[in-house]
Amino acid sequence: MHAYRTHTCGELRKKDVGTRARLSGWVNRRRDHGGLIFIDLRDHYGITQCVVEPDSPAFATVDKARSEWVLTFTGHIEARTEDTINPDMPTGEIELRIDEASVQGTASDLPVPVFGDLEYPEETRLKYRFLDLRREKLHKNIILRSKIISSVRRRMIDQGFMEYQTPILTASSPEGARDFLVPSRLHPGKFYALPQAPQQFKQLLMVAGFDRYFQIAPCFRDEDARADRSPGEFYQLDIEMSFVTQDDVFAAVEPVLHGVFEEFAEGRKVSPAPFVRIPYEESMLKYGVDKPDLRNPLIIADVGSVFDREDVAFKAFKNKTVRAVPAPGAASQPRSWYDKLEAWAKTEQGAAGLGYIVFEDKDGVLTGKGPIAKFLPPEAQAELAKIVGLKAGDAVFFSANAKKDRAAALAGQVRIKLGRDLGLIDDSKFEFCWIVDFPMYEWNEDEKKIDFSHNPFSMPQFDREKFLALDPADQDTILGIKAFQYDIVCNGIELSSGAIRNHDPDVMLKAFEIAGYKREETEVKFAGMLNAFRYGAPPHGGTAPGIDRMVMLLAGVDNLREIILFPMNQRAEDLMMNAPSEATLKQLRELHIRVVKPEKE
RNA sequence: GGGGGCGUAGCUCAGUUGGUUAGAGUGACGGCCUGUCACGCCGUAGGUCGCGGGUUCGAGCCCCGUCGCUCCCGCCA
Repeated sequence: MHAYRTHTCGELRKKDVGTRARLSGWVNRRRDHGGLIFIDLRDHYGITQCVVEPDSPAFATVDKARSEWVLTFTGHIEARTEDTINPDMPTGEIELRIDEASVQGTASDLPVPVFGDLEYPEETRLKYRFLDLRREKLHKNIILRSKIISSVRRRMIDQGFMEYQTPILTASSPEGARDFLVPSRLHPGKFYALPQAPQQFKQLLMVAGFDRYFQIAPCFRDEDARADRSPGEFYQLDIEMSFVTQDDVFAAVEPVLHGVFEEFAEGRKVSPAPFVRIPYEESMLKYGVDKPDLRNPLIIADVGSVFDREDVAFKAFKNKTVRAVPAPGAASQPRSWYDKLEAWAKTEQGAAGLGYIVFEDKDGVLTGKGPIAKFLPPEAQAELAKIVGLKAGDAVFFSANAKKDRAAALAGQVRIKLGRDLGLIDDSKFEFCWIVDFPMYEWNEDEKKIDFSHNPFSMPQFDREKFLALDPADQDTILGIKAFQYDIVCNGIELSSGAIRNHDPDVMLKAFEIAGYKREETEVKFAGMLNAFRYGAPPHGGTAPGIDRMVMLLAGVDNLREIILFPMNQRAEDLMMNAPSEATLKQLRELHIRVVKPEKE
């Protein structure tokens, strides 16, 4: 007989009755009836009830066992009597009658109990992560993560992609997030950087002729955390393809994402491929964000024209961008509901206010009520109702601002809040869409200059010769240029960002020049890539869906720590391993590093 | 860097207008219990009320500061 087990704790069934079996696992739960002791023994695969009576030679050992001790039990599998069968357990028809027991490991009092699903403080859970990981929910989430990643790999390989590894110790990337730096021992004063993404490497792979690349790639960015953004490190399904148009990339990625989501949806609906494509500008108008949650049925409308009518005298909205968010059925809400929303808009969104009109049926005529309704004569109210699509019993909220972007953004936040507060979001669905035609550049108000709005490596949607001839002073034209740049969004979460890349060195130099980088500067910063593009570069493009966010969506959790094995806390500390920690003097000396701590005030 | 929320037993939480010895449930430990599966019953231990200062005859409660956790903004090509 094997030293530790003949079966796992999840596999014994009625057909095994009479078998002599050996099980090893943790004490999930102990029930002591004086003479009779039940132990639920748990391993990765399941739980099996084991029972011992005082006449067994194993009784003394079992009697002293406590929660989470690791034990090995040997005995015969017996059928449970009709009235003691537990239909809630896969192994509930049988039990193991213990006649040999040995202790493989004892356990101290538990700071986090494994049995049960009581909430525990995040700090304790992180410090004792190995205990937390034994708990049913987290254990299940991590298994789900593994299965999702396997499925992704299989689907990518089936589509002719190959997985390649790219360096972890590499060069600092000149754009984007803050880098993690690694000091070089051999080169005093010089540093490697951890990759923010394998962006340049995957493009170089295309230049090297590998055609269809993917990698479950670790990415490192030294930026502050959020609930859906790990501090420091995360994983992307990094993808790049040669000789492709935007549509080819979509056609390659859609079946993978759709397939994976269908596979793990467990009854939830997944929007069919091809996914809806929404131009950036349309998304900003209708949803007020570039990552719309399409489960939310509300559509924002531009109603500036209504407030600019000569018969409308509401000065606060004149000559401004005014966006309207419908609130179907909200007429029945009490005044306090509207007051609360306005307070939310002012405090949390920094809005000047949040105007609204409630529409009711008055003798067959749709009539507006509320603080600003009186500024709109019946004709203007009718026009408003028509544009927004309002009926009696609905309300409408207004977001007005001299700056178009600000008006759109507040409307977007109002739309999200109304969708939630009015219970309009069906959480049994996964709604995918592509956001396309992102602007290539944007105006940086602080520095009064033109910036890349997203990925500086994207190909502009502009005639090559005309692009090369652009005068940086021609701001209107430049700010109107779109890029072959696209995002995948699911349920209001940005899953990935991608682009058809700029593989033309002249266009690239020009693109950076427009964003304020001198040609010589670009030549130095992107020497590797520019140089490669001068030796025959294929047109190429790709994208990089976030693995962690995919798993979050499929696991139905709203925090990354529920789907990552050993996460750091919000301050980027690993409480279990004590990272970061100080280096020894010897280590620092070898690295030619001297620590200068910030002065405390 | 900024803003919000939270901080009372290992854990989840209660604690009245500032007033006697700070409670409950759960977990731990001990006892009883031969069919439980959130077993049951009885008992015991367990507290710097995050920390420091202040107001007061008296502070878990009020004030100031500070620390920790968390969520958000900035940031994340």
